[in-house]
Amino acid sequence: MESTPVRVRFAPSPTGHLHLGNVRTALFNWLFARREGGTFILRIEDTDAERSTQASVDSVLEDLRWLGFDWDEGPEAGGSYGPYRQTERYGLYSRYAKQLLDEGKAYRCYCTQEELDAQRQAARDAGRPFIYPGTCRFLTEKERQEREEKGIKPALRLKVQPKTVAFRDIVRGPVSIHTNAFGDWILVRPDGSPTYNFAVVVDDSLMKISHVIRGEDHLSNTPKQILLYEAFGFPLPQFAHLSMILGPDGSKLSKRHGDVSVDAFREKGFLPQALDNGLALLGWSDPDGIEVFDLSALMGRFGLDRVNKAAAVFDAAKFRHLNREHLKKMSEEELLAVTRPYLERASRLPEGELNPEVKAWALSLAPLLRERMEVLSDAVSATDPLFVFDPASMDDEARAILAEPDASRVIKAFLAKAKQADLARPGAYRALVLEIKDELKVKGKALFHPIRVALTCAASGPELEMLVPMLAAGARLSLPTPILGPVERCERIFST
RNA sequence: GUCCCCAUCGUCUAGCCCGGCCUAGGACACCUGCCUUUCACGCAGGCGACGGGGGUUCGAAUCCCCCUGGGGACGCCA
Repeated sequence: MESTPVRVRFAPSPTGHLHLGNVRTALFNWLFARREGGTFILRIEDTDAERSTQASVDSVLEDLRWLGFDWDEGPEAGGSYGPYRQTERYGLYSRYAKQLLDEGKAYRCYCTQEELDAQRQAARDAGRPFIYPGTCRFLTEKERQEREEKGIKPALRLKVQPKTVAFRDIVRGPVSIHTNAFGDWILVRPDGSPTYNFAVVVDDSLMKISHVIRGEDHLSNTPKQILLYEAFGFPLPQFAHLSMILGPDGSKLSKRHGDVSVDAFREKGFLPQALDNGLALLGWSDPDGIEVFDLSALMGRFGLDRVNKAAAVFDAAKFRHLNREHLKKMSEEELLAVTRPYLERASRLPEGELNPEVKAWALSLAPLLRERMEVLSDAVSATDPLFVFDPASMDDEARAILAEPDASRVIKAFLAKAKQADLARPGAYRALVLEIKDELKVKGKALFHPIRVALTCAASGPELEMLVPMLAAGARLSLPTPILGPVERCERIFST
């Protein structure tokens, strides 16, 4: 429409870790800002003194950065509409509160929380919705004075006229709600702190927010806020309410569905680009049906016009699949970099700078990893065939293979030749097996199965032509968990 | 309970705004087959949906109404 510059904001409350629902909101805001060449603002809504912590602020910033979102204005970025923490904006709120009071658009309410709780309970028992009856709205000056003298600290309420508030939501279309669904709501608490709906409007207006993109759980707050915009004479932003992300049981995604914090997903080994990708697909779809994107590709295609109205159920399997897709696109170096923390923790790679031999060997693990990982933590099980060798825990299938008629002949022959050869050399293993085939006249399963079991204690696993060189080369390295070479493995099998 | 929002395969969705091209397309998951010394990967197939009822129309997944179902909000939380 007009040429108002696009300014959007993500406004988390720092009361814990960022969770997937919030992240989706952050993502859509960020994508929209970047796509439109607008400004992305981060604002910390820390008015809940009880639950807000600095540690949480830090983790939120860290999570956002990890996910690839940068903010143009906000904590650590500055900007000319600050401060960007609500607790630092209290002066602003009281100024605007006073304005409403002076203009007669708001009034002091002396009802105590206990009184209101009782009324709320009574209404509930009667099966009626509780709406503040406006008790204090028509207090005479004398009555007011009495309460002041009793030392009752008043809250500030907005005078709300009965009417229908209608607006057009970018994703939902026309929405209308009657004001008697909420009545005269509280702007400022007796202790002088602003309520959410009040602070949001003041902040969004002062920060010149053009599009308010947030979760659908805020849809019913919107009319309250619109009334305030009107009371102040502030221009209305455009609203876009994103549908909820649901858990498998169909209710709003929350801790009840397990740990859904970004943190937990990072820990499990999800890549930020996969998380961004999956979240984008929860409610948005590409016009050409493309499903695998990194952040910048997403940015090039995103639009609010293709956001779905229906709620979406979070499906971890789809996220794992996307993670795999992103893993497949990584170079050996990148793969090593992202899996290293997991391999180090499992004592499979040394910490710190890797010497050239170890580094080269670690890079050679890439094909093995790429083929057997969905999430980064799978790097450990993917490298089990290299690091774990335990004849005692062999399963029945493997034992049966060793009991085959030709098994020990084959292994014996393999062992003899392996001692003479350098199995770390590409092709050496293959040549060696071919020789055995000719000499012993054993082929196929009778040939390969015993060798596999002797080398890995398992009936199935990675291709031996790929595995054996890794084993042989790895055995020469000094690793936190030493690798047993092919020869040693065969010898162990015989000694058990 | 009241108000608001929503409703296509098990899940994410395309299609819906501008009815016919839809015997409803894709992806994930699942199943089968192929590839392979095995597993995994990969490849090829398969299973599988317009919640119900009324309209409107020559024609409805698409438009309207009702019902049902689901979700959200009803806080001096954000």
